[in-house]
Amino acid sequence: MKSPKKPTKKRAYHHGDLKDQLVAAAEAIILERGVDGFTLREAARRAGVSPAAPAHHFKDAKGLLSEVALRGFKDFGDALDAGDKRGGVDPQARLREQGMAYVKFALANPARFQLMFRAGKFDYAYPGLADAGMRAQGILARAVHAAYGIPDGEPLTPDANGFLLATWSIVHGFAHLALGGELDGSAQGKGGKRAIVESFLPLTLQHLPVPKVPRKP
Amino acid sequence: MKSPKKPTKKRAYHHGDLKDQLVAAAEAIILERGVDGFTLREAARRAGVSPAAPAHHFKDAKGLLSEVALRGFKDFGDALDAGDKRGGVDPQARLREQGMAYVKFALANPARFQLMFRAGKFDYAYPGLADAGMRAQGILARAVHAAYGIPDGEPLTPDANGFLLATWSIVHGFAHLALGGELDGSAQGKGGKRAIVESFLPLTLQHLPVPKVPRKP
DNA sequence: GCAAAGAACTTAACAGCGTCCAGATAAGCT
DNA sequence: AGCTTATCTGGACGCTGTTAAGTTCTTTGC
Repeated sequence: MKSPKKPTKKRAYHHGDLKDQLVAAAEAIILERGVDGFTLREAARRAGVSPAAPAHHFKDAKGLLSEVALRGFKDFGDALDAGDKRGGVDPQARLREQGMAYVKFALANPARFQLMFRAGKFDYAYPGLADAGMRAQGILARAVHAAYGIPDGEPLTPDANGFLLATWSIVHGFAHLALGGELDGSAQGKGGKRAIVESFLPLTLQHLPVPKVPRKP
Repeated sequence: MKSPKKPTKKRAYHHGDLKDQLVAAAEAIILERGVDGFTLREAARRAGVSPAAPAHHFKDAKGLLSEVALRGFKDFGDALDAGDKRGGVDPQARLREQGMAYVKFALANPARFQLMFRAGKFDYAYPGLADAGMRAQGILARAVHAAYGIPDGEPLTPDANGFLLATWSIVHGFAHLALGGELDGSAQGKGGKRAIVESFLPLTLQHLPVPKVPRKP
């Protein structure tokens, strides 16, 4: 559907690779001015093109942001996967490492993360986006399945579902509070932003929920 | 066109109570179109005044939203307080009830809640806002102090602080995920929105962290 | 009792935004 | 070569927040 002609010299069009440059510009703008500070015209300006040029690569402003979110979700999934593997065979360790990876990704990629969880700023129907989002969610779900000794295909028990939600909520909430600056007050005088991830985060994850059911129901 | 208003004791100026009507309009708009869908002009339009009229009551658009957030934080604090009292003398029960109140408020007041935790949409320096925000935070902190047997004035131990953050994160994260529609997938076929608060929430709060220190030495 | 003061509001304007449209330009295809 | 198609420009439209200057009405001072 794109250009299956000659991938050898793909850049030599008119401008080069405007699409990628627009994505890069968008991420930079969000980083500097926040998600709400993003404007399509500014992205075009930074790429050196007219305000109408992006329309040839993205349906509209939401389209560009959708592409940014998509790439974010892919990397996010990779980070969670890496954390999961780091946890080895112990479900508890897998969950802990995933939690660390979850929050660390959020703090290391504030622009993307804030966009990714801002429904309305992008189209969930953008090609590939729903898949990437569900993949990330599935990584956590699989670890919960393992923790409760439930085969991957089967549905979770109510309690296991509550456990999943609690775990998800705690890491998501922590990331959200940290990015929102809600924790800055407590972190003041204790090392600031660094203290949040190095001190507060481990201390918080120590209180991650524990599965209420041994491996055998 | 001139609607008969009830000025009661206050003077019925030109329009009446434009300030309150602007606040009401703002809340309605946020409810209908989301926080990002709010525009100052639309609020003025609904109040039946020109786009420049709000400037006489609020410094700018952020000023109006600050007033909305302020009223939200006040009610939020009241809700948390009520939950705390509902918990009686048992710190665990107090925390559980506060958690329920926290999420229920968010789901019952989605417009306000989403605004309240959207730094950048309002001025934190708006008169009374910081106080109202800290009051709400303090309610949770006091229950944690009680759970760990630490006098109210003294600082929390590192573990107690982690416990506070974990508790806050879990309810905040749940509210955020629920409002973002992130839970709709799982809730489908199980009762939708109602299932979230009636089924998922209690199940999740069952996994609230437990203080790692016995209350009395 | 009446004019001065000032609060509440309007009208008009400005710059910036997203998006649509008609044209220009350059690259690839036959 | 000619033709087609992708890419980008320039201008326009209606929307936004905010400011400046002018108008209408309420309150206050004398």
